[in-house]
Amino acid sequence: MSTRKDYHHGDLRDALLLAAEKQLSEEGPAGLSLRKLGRDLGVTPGAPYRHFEDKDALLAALATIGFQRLRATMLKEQKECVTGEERLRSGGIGYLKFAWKHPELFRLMFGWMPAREAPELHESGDAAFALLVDMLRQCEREGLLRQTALDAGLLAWSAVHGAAFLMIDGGLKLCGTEPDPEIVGDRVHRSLWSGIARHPVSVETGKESPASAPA
Amino acid sequence: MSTRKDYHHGDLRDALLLAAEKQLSEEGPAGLSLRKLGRDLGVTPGAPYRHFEDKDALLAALATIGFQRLRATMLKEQKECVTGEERLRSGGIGYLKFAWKHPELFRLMFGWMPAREAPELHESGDAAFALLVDMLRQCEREGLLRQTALDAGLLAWSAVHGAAFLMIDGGLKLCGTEPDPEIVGDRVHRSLWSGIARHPVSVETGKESPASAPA
DNA sequence: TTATAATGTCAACACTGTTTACAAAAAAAT
DNA sequence: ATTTTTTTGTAAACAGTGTTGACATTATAA
Repeated sequence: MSTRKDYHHGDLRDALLLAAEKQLSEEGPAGLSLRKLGRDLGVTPGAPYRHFEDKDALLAALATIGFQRLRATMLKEQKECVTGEERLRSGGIGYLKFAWKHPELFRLMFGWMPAREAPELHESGDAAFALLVDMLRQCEREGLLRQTALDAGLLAWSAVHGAAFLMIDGGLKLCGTEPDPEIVGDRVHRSLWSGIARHPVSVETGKESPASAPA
Repeated sequence: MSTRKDYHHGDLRDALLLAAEKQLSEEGPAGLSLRKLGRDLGVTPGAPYRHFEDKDALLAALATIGFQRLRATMLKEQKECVTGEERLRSGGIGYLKFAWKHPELFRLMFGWMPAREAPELHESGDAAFALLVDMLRQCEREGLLRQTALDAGLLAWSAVHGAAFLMIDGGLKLCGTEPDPEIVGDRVHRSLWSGIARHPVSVETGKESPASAPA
């Protein structure tokens, strides 16, 4: 939207965010310096402080953008899905695609979320989660779940979130899986959907459900 | 073990690690400064460099200790378990307990693992994962799994790892769950074990398995 | 045109990680 | 026991950082 491309620099705030994201993805969070950002943009060290109260504020803004993009990626991925299960599967793959494409940003989002208050950060984070709950509510409406949407949501989010971290941290090599979002997402979805136990078990009692007891 | 309590300071290396962990847990990774550590221990800024090549090296050592403790916590938690399923459940709860008790250290462990090479870091990390695989192999031997140990391991680790992050980042409030390791672990285990789909589905084909099709 | 607010410069402060040359103490070698 | 060597810590310095305050400049509004 960028309603102001005037003033001294033109649009420093956005330029800072853009450069910051680039620097973050190229050199990690340690190599992200406000002074360096200013230098690259041809501006003095004090200038960024007219747009961000703090270095943390800059990072919080970056994380906020990240959450919005995460949500957008999930939405785009599930654009043509109809079934709740399809949406869940595709949404998860979108989640993994985002983490795989922006690993440092992803880590920033979940490593700083609690530190800074930053209301807009929490809003965008909650919005991303609301999308997941939506997907599961649809599954619930379609009678696909054997538990509540929130119960299933806990496992679904945990699984996809954990898989994302394992992917970007290289932990998947230990599982004998290619770190490809489509492949991992598909595998996680299938296991998640059907459970890992050979004989289905009642969620409430923990006992085998009689319907599928072996011969 | 601490075979050397002599020299100038006594045992600076261990003292540094101890103080670093305290500082990390109290003020987060941003407030962790080598100079401040030295100051607190009554030692000059250059001293730590006799024990750690780098600040990153100090952090890597810290993370290594973290992995060893993580493994120990899981082992302790499943000490009296016999069934593979019980071990899996308790191991997961141990994982969550560790993350809940040392959130900053936990984040450090999985936010720096890939950055620094640090062979000992990878060793300790792999050792922790090997424990999980062990648990699933036992499940496999007992005929409890409907898929390979590695397949199940991917989901199991993802789920517990993700749940840990959600706990320490406050994401669980959105799931309507208390952030208690035992409760979360139990819920995740049950969903994980039995799947979230109402009608069990073949892992290979994705079609409903005939054994439990509804009337 | 003038007043005002927004934006950027400049110079400084306190702090950090890190290196270098040096001193002291402990361990090893004689 | 004395000398040599290695380990450990000190001292002083360098470059770089986040951050602040007083000032200049420019765009916006009156």
